[in-house]
Amino acid sequence: MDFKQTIASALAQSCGLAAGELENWLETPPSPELGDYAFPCFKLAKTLKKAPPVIAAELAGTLTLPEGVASARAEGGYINFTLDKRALAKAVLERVSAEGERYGGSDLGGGKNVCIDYSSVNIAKPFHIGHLPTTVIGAALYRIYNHLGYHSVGINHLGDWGTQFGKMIVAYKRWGERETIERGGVDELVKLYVRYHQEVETQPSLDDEARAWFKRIEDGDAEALELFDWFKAITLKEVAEVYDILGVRFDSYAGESFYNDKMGRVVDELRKKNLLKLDQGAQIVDLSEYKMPPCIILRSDGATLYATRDIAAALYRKDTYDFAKCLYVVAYQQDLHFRQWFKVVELLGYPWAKDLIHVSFGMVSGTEGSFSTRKGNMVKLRDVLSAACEKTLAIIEQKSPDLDDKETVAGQVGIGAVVWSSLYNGRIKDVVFDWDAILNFDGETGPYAQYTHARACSVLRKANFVPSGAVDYAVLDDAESTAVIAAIAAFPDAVKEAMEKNEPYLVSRAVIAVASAFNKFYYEQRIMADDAAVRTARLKLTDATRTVIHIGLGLLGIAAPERM
RNA sequence: GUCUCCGUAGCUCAGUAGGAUAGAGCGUUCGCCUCCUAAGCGAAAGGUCGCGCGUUCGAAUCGCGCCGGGGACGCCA
Repeated sequence: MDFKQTIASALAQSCGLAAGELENWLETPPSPELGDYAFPCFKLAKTLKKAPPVIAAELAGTLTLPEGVASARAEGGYINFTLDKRALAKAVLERVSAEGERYGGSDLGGGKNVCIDYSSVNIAKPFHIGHLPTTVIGAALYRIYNHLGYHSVGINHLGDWGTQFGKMIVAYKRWGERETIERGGVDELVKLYVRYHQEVETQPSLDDEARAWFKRIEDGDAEALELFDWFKAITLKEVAEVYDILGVRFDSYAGESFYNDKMGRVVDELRKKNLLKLDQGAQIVDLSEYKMPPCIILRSDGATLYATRDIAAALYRKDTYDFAKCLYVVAYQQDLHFRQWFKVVELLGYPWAKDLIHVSFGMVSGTEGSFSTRKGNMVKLRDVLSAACEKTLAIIEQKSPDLDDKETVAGQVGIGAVVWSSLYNGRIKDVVFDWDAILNFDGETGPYAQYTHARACSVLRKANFVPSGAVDYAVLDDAESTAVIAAIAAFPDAVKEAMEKNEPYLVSRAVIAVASAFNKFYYEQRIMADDAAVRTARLKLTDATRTVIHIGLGLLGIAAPERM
């Protein structure tokens, strides 16, 4: 039952405005004592030519209260609606029971595809802490869209093209050993890359060699391709291990090299539509009309660029997936780049240009400034994850020495903490990497949510709870129970808003709201009460809490252990 | 220089397409485990919402201008 809707239609009957509009005006009062919903009458003051408090009083007087609404009181310029606690508890908890793991979801998406371009690792480069946001934000959106009835298509747009692979081959042939690399993996490739950049200082001719080798890759030369594919395989193997730990999956690994033969179309279409312009030897699309620098499509030597490739990829994805939206989870540094080529797609006449969305996020830096592969000061994601697991294991040894399978739980909680760190604030915030912050398990953190979940599970286990039978919802009328119910009731809207804004943190905050309310409830009210009716109802509430936290953490990509 | 994002408590951040006395967490100080997991709960202290003008019945939220910071600005991705 949607109380907001029923209140809106009751209001509509009294004042003659459209219920849909009124529903948007309804808000949540700042404190629960005021009520569950508030209708501000200020907006009506002008048309009705009366003071807001007068309007509120009149409306409240003439209103016929819908079922489930206990009272409508005029206070200040507001009408405050208080729901019948029993009706609310029943509606919310029975909905959670009925929907189970689907709670907070819907068929809103109607099975339409949503492409999500995220993580997008670079071949022969380390997978470092800077890749965490795109990876976990993208993976969370992937699940959130699926929960809302879309079909997510996860795309890892590999950085597997460019002259750096020519450099890699040169470095490998001069100083590399196959066996060392097979053993040491990406770290060894990076060493070669760093060495190349040292040596090229004194031997500029290396760059010519590198260009030649890259040309051989482009031309499909067997030896060049073998090495190129080998570098790729080594990188992907390592990256796959991290994805496995994080529970992240992709439906496509079509990266930059995949589009190599698909860029002619971009140039052809641009030319056909007269959008290309020769400028300083390069082919560009002039965007001065839109207050942007030109988008370069072809270099003066005829080679394609980043933008060309992105446009080719967008065309391909539209053809292949017919997406309703195509998200690019990429740091805000590339803001202009996306605005430019989105505009070019629009100028090409494709109406779906509006469905291309840059989901930008802040950058990760170290306390000493930005990370750099060449400087070698970056923090590897694997190291962060293992440190988190180690710390968690130590805590478990101390707090729950009798726990079975400590290693597994330590992994779940440690990784949960790391993943959480990228999902609990708005995306746009910059992050200064800090070991203490990322390994914090107190307060509003992943482990806090996990702990609350485990706590709820523990009670249910001890009570041998079975989710059936009659429940007297009227006994859930204390402030703490009411607050938990309100938080659970708010969860579905949070998931939907998280999708609309592409902001997973809205789910994180909703989970915290449930967890925090439950912990207060847990402390103040004894769930295993002597009175059977009270006990049954509180267990029902505990079960709903468990379910919602489980769903929320699941959407974020965080495991919810039953004990910890 | 131009464009863009950001500026809320000591720190890190919320603040719902302007609304009722600005909220959390961390940190600090002080309380709470003979009872369901103390990775928890409670209390105290802490804010000219960067500054100014404007729009409005009402502005942290919208507009303009400053100040401070991040980022980007043709042949890298």
